[in-house]
Amino acid sequence: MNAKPKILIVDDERDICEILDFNLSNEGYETVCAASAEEALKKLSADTSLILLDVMMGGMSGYKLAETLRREGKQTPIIFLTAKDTENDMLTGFSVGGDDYISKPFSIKEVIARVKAVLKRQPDTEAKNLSPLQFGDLRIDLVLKELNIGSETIQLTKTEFEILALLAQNPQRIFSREDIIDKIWTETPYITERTVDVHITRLRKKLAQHASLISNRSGYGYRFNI
Amino acid sequence: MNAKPKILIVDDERDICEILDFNLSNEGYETVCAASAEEALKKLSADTSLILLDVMMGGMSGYKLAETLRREGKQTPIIFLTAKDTENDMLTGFSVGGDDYISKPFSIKEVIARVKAVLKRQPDTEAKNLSPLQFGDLRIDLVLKELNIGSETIQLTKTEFEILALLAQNPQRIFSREDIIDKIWTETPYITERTVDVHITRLRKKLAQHASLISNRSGYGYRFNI
DNA sequence: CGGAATTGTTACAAAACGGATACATTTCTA
DNA sequence: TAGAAATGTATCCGTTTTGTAACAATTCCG
Repeated sequence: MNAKPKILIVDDERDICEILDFNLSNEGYETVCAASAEEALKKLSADTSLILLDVMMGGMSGYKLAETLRREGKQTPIIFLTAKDTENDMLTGFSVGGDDYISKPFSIKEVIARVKAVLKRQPDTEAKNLSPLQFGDLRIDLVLKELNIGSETIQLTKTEFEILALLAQNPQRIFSREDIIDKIWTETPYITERTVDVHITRLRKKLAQHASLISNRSGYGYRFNI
Repeated sequence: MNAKPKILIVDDERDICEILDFNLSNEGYETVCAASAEEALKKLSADTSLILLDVMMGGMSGYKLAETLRREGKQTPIIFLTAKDTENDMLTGFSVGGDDYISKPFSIKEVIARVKAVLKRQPDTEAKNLSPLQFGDLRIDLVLKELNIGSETIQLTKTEFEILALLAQNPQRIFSREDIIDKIWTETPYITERTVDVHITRLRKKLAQHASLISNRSGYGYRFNI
């Protein structure tokens, strides 16, 4: 249950990655390395506890990656790494929102200290909004990823469940296909909008008598009606 | 639920946009970026709570944009960003109705603090954007995209709803057909002005007993009367 | 008042939209 | 590894929405 915190190290300088990897592993953390923001996106998982993120990288910058993650609602803490000479006034006030900021060259001791500090102030993200959603005899369990109608358990695929969860957690609110794609296909952004329709169709079929819970506003998108 | 104030960031330096975008998103604001005054005009919407506006830009300057907006009656608060730090500039900024003024280079903390301050002294904005517009027994929910008369939900098409929303958010103000086309048909450049008339007719029909809320000033355009 | 300009209304064809299905591809699983 | 499940796209098809033209009604303004 209480496994080692997983730290994702993102830096395009392989030496830096290796040094951090070695030292943090040595401290008892589980580590994953990525040489680019793109790779980091792929390697980031739900159980990642912290990201050590180089700001200056070829391809997508560290900021851009961080922005992408926050946009997707990912709250994983981030410690930014930046070369001292590129740091400027505009960046100094950055440490907002629980994140941190370390200038290169840094000492390993410093990094470890900051990592510990960030992880310590990270509250349990569990058990917040995890009670099942209930709409009549329809129950959506966000923890078990299970949909029940009455006493029957409906078998939903991952995509179907996530779309349903997204809509049902915000009843009445209209989600455009783009909204849905952004939220569900976080790692595979190039998805045709009509694909959403297909999943909605499949979802409705499985929702059977409750199919009308998911309705469409022409030109706007889909929504979940209480 | 989605109480995020929307901030429009206007700067032709991509780095600045990116940094502001990221940090303000991180603070929980919804952000929209524009690389020019012209783009900003397009991206400005009724639910924009605040504009961060660079003064020095290619094309239309920030001041010019601000003037344009104020002349149109837009009261959206503006924080000017400028590299120049002279009293003259500061005066100009305020004279066109800007709410605050930040000199580059600025710290992110400072920007966030000013943004919060401006939004705080603008308590209406949040409620106005989120809570439905109410006129007697007529209710326009801009989030749910729903029109209610009494307890009845009126089915409006997207175009009808957007026209109604535009007019109702600015009661008494007259919108020319061109104004309306510019705001509603942002993607489709060439639309006959008479098309607006037809949508107004359809809207009035659905508004039924409230049809007279939308009136016409011959030669000028349409408006929403409280 | 009377002609001209402007606006309101209706009808209709074109376009857009959404639901469903078929199918190829990828992923999972036994 | 073979079969099953899941996924993404293309496409068909009925429905809704949209844009325009034509004509009626109203307003403007001398």
